[in-house]
Amino acid sequence: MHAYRSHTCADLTKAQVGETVRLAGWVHRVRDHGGILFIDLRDHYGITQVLADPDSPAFKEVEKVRAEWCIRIDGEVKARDSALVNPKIPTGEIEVFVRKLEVLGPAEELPLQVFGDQEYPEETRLKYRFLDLRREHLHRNIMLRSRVVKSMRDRMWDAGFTEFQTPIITASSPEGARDFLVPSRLHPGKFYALPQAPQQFKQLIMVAGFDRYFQIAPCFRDEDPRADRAPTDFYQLDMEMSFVEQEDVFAAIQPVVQGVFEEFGGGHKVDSVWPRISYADAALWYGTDKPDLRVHLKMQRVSEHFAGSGFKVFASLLDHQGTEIRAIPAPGGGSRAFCDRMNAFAQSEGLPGMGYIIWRDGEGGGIEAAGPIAKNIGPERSEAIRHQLGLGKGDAAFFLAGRPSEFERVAARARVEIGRETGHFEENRFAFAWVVDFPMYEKDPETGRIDFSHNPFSMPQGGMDALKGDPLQVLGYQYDLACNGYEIVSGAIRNHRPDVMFKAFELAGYGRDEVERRFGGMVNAFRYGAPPHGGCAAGIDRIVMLLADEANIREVIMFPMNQRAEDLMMGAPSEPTNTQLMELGLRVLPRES
RNA sequence: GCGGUUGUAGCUCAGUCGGUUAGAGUACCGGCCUGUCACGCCGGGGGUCGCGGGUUCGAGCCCCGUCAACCGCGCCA
Repeated sequence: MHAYRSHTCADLTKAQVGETVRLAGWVHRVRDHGGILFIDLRDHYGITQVLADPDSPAFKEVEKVRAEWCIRIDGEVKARDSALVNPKIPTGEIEVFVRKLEVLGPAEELPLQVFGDQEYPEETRLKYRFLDLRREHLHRNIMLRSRVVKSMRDRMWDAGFTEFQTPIITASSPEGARDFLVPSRLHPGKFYALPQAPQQFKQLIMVAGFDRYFQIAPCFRDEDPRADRAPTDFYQLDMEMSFVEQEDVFAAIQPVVQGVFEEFGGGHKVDSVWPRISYADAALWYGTDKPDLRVHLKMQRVSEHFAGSGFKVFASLLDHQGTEIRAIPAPGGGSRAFCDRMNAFAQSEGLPGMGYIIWRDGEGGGIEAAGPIAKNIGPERSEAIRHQLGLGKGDAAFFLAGRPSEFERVAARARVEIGRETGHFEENRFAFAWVVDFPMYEKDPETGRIDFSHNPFSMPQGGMDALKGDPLQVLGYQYDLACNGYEIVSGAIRNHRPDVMFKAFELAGYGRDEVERRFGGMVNAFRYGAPPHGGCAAGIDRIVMLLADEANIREVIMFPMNQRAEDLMMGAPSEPTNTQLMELGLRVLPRES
């Protein structure tokens, strides 16, 4: 017989009754009745009840085992009486009478219990991740992730893409986030960087003629984390294609993403028509470039109704350049308590407030606009607003005023909150949209400098000609896929023309020399017959997060960092030894305090 | 870097208006129990109330500072 097991803890059924079997696993639960003792034995596959009584030669040893000891037992499969069957587990019709016990790994008192669904502080869970991973919830999430990755890989191969690995230790690409640097021993004083994405490599793969590439790629960024953003490293389904336009990339990636959501989405509705929304419209309607389209409400501009009105706060605001008034309609939100709650929400997010109008029964059966704003602007303007927003009795509208860049973030969250609370929200749906036509450049409001707003490697719409006009009007062939309020795919048609690229960088204030120095490898390659190409990358962690219905990305990562980018289990980061520093020619400066 | 929330037994939490020896569940140790599947019953050990200072006759509770964790902002092409 095998040294550790003849079956897994999910294998045994009535068919094996009478057989002598060997099982190995963890002690999930002990129920000691004195004269008879039950253990739920658990492994990756399932749970089997094993038992012993004084007739067993192993009884005295079995009495000593505790939760989460790793053990091996030999015993006899017995059928349970019909009254004793446990319908909750697949092996519930049988049990194993223990005749021999070997303790493979005893356990000390546990910092967190594997049994049950007690919640534990994240610090404990991260330090003892190996225990947390034994628990059903995380175990299931990680298995889901594994299957999602396999499904993506299969779908990409089936679509004619081939998988290549690109370097992990490489050159810094200072255009994006902060790099993780790796000191070079052979070249003291010089550093490698970990790639923020395989961006330049995948473009070089296209220049090299491989046509359709993909990779399940780790990406490294030294930025502060968020609930939906892991610090240090995360995984993307990275892909690139030659001889394509934007719609070709969409047509290639949609079946993969949609297919994965259909396969693992737990029966939730998965949109099959993905609208294209311009960046400008997304900002106007939703206040964000990753809208949650499960909420149908759209913001609208209502500035004209306030210009010259009696509501001086808004009217005078409009005198300043770049300001406007937006309204979020709230059908069915016409209660004072609700409106005050939403206003308090806006204030808690740092805005002065979010004014509102409520429409209710008026005298003589008409509709009357209520609230301080309605009083100040008068019934005609209120009525015009109501018409524009298509609202009626029992409805409300919320108003945000100022520079859009300053209120849109809060407006976006308020829109979702209002939609949820008023029932204009579809639960159990994955709602997708391509956000397209991102501006290539933006102006820093403080310095007035023009810089890239997103990916500098994107092809500007209109090519070289477009770059000769106003930079702020130039749009890029660049796109994000939004799903339920998360950005899950991002990509672009690349700029494969060195002349156009130099011009594009010039507009952002980067000279030819600097471009050569920073991106010389790629630019040089474009001089030797670069094909038009484009692609995208899908965030695997976020996709699994959505599929597992988790709000925190750490719930779908096997060994995540904490909020301060520390690995509490492995003790990273840690101090190097003096020998290591010597070899690298480095000295650590004391921290200023 | 900034803001919010939290911090009491190994773990999850309660702790009233500032008032006697800081409690419960669970885990752990001991005893009893032959059909449980969150087994049950009895007993026991276990506390720097995050840390430091202050107010007070008296602080887990009030005040100041500080540390840590999480969430958000900045940041993230």
